[in-house]
Amino acid sequence: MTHPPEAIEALRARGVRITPQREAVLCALYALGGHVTAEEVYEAVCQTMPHVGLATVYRNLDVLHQLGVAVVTDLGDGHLQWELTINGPHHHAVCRKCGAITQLDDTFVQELAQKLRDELNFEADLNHMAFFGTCANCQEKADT
Amino acid sequence: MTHPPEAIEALRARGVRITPQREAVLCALYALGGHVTAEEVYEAVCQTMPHVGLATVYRNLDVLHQLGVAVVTDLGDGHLQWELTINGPHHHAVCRKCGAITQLDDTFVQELAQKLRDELNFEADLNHMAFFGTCANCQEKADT
DNA sequence: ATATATGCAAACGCTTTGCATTTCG
DNA sequence: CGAAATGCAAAGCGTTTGCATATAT
Repeated sequence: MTHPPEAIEALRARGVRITPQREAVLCALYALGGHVTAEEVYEAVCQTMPHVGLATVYRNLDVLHQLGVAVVTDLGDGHLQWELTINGPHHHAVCRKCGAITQLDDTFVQELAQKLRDELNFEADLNHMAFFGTCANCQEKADT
Repeated sequence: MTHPPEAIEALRARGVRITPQREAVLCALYALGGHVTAEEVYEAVCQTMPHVGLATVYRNLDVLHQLGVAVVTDLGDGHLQWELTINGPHHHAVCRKCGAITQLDDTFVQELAQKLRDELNFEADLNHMAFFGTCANCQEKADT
C-alpha cells in the first residue's frame, strides 16, 4: 500500500486526518484506475480491511470529492462513479449496446464549454462527462 | 383536456389502451410544457383525478418513453425528468448553485457529435443532455 | 371475454444519517 | 484530551413491483 504519498500529504496539509480506512479508499481509487462505483471501492478495501463499512467508504469518497482529489459523476445508471482528479480532465463514450467505454480527451468538449461561456456566461463543469451512443463495432453489426 | 389528439391516435395505433389515467398523464406533459418530474405530473393529474396512484404515473411515463413519445433525462438531482419528444432535440445548462435551468438548442452539441463521428465512428445519442456548472448570476455573487 | 391497466402498499437499491465507540493528532 | 472518524443498523428517497380488482376493446 501507500501508493500516493503526495496525495496523503496534501490531505494532511488540509487538516484531514489520515485514517487507515481513508488511506485504503484513496489507494483503491489509485489501484482501480478509472471511474469506479462506491461498491467497487468498498469491495477492494474489504480485501484488506474486512471491517470497513460501506458508509465509511461513502464518507471518505465525499471527503476526497470536497477536497478536489476525486470527481463524482452520475452516469445515469443508478451508481455514482468516482475517479481521482489526478487522471486529468477526460470523458467517456459509452456504447449502449456492448457497454464498451472509450476514453476521450478534453478537446471533445472544449468547443461546447467555450460556447456556453460565450453565449450564456455559463461556466460548465465538464471534467468528467459521459456520452452514450453506439460504437463503431455495434454499428457494423446493425448494418448487417 | 384532450389537447393532443394526434398523440392519442398514435398510441392507439400502436395497440396501447387509452385509459383516462394515461390520457391525463399525456395531457399533463403537454400542459406543463418543459421537462418535469414524475411527482409534478402526479400532482397535476391528481387535480382532476384524485385517485390516481404515483405508480400509475410512472408506468404511463414509461409507456410514453418506450413508444418514443417522451424522453427521460437524469439531471443528477435524484429526480428523473420527463419531456415530450414533440419539443425536439434540446439540452439544458443546470446551475449547481441556484438550480436555474437554461434551455440550449441543438447547435451546442453538434460539433461534439461530429467529432465523435469523425474520430471514433461513435454515433452519440445527444438528444437531451444536461450540463452542470455555474450560471452567470451565481458567478457574480461568488466574485463579490 | 380477456388481456391490459389500475390502486394500494410493500419492496427495492443506492446513499445518508444517528449514535455509541474508537482513534488520530 | 478533544475533535473527528468509524461501524453498525436504521432511515430516506425516488422508483419499481406484487397482487387483487377494475376496465378498455
